[in-house]
Amino acid sequence: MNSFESLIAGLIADKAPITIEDARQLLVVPQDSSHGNFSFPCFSLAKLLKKNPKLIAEELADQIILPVGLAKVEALNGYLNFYMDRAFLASKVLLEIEEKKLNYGHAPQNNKSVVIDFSSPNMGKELAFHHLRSTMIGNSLSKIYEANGYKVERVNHLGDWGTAFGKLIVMYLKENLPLEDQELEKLSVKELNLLYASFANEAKSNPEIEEEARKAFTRLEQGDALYRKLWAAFKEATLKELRRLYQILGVSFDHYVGESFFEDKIPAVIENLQQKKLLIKSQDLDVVMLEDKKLPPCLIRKSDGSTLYATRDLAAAIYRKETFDFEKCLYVVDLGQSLHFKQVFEVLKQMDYAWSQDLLHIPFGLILQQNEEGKWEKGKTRTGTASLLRDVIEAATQKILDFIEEKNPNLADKKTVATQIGVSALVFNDLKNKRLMDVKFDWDAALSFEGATGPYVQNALVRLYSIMRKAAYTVDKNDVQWDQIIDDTAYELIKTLGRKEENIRKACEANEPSILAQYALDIAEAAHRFIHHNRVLGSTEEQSRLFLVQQAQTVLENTIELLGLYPIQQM
RNA sequence: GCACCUGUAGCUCAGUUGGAUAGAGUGUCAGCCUCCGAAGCUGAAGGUCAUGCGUUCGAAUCGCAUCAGGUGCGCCA
Repeated sequence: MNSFESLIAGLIADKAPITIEDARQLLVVPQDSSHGNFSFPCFSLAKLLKKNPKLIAEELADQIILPVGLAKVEALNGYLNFYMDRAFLASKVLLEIEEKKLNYGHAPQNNKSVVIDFSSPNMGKELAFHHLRSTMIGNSLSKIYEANGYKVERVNHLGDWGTAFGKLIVMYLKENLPLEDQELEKLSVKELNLLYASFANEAKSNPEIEEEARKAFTRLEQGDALYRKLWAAFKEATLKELRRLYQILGVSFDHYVGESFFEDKIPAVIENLQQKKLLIKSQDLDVVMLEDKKLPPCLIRKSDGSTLYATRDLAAAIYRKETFDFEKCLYVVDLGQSLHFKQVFEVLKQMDYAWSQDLLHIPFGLILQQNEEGKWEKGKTRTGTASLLRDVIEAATQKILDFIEEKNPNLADKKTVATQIGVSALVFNDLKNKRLMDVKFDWDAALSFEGATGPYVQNALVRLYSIMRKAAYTVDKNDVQWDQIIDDTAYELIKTLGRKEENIRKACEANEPSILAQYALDIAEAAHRFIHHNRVLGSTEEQSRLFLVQQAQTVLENTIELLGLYPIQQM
């Protein structure tokens, strides 16, 4: 498709006073497909030639000689519309898919690495529903970057350090819970969640406990043996449940590097800051002033000498650059933390790290749920209105299972399939809109099989698979008659398949999985339409149509995979 | 108060680098299974693109201002 834009730009440049580059810039793909595949607006030429754009378009249409692949050029309302030869396009697109298979539309390896920091939950807490966003946006971006030729380092930057652990330790000891290794191994994240709740409760009547927690963390930082043992047990209990959930979601990481890992790398960072005269005492705190950038100061060290979130992020960024020599480092973290990242990136810049400009915060909006008055609001962990991720997944699975029992009770391995559909529905609901938009979560809409949903996309793939299963053979490309797949629905499907490369590239450039999610919907819709309007098996055009079904299946399957949904074959 | 995000059909959202008559889904209404999965397809109705001014041959898109909703701002992460 790209080569055709250049070709057409060349045709125009040949007959009009405009460079190929400029002509290519002006060339658009019309929204209305009845206006052709490519359209050239003649208005800027009109200004240059001081001539009516309608007239220019008409003259150009007369003069241009069409090369192979183009069927028609037409002047309309000052636009020059180019129509491709349908059979030509069909052969060009489908043969390339047949050759490249699932890698169709991918870019070659580029020997550049990208670090993607995503999911990164806090230890000691259960995953809430909203953690799905970072996890699945990051997961999809990882796959998208790989498809664009990058080496991706998936990093789970666990929140395993900080005052929160002081709170847990204080509460654990206060409640006289067992300290033997055997007992600690049995700890579950559920119990830790309860400790947080009792801490918050206690803090209401006894605010000094907050100070105790801070002291406990300082003691942990200083290496107290008992505190370290408890900390390790808390972390392990959380990781156990975390791994279980990632397994269900189909997510994996290359590195689990918690904040605690950077503990011994922090003194060097602080020394560095001092050397560069960036560290300043302010109200007993060590900070870096950023007022010239109109940012509040970045807090580096608390009054008791212990470290903060930003300090550890500085150390982590430096470590990642040294270890991975990344081209880019993405932080898939909610929008609410954009100030924090601005500060951290700016401090690194002031430390003279030129690569600080390669650090990118990839923000996303909140998950909102509707309250009794119908107002959209954020679930709050503290008040317990936030749903736990495991509960949401379980409820989704059950709902899908009920549906399968009703519609397709003989399906094999129903429970597994229901989980895969349920998870995919939740994930698709998270990815289908632009990252920055808040997700207004509606159970019925998300799990519906109709409309812009995961199941709708999966169902299109299932139908394609079903036809191929029944055909029970693979079409040889030499048996395809291209002019048998040029009706409107086939042509729309082929054009859609041909846009895969462009969509993968755009999704990568914008760090925006929703571009690919919308594309998956386009393919699914075109596929549903095609197989509804064209009988495949038993028709005189069977081989040609089946070849299209094969290639559509390949493209849809890979697109689904890049989003992190399950490409199921039966449902 | 300051900073950031959002505002497009009743609801949830797309809208490419500024291009032609602003598009989907959902809901409402009306149709299509002797036929590869109806978990699907086809049609109708539904719009002051928050508002105003500006730039341009041309603005939902770019600039400025205003309004509305949301989020964040020193010892949490």
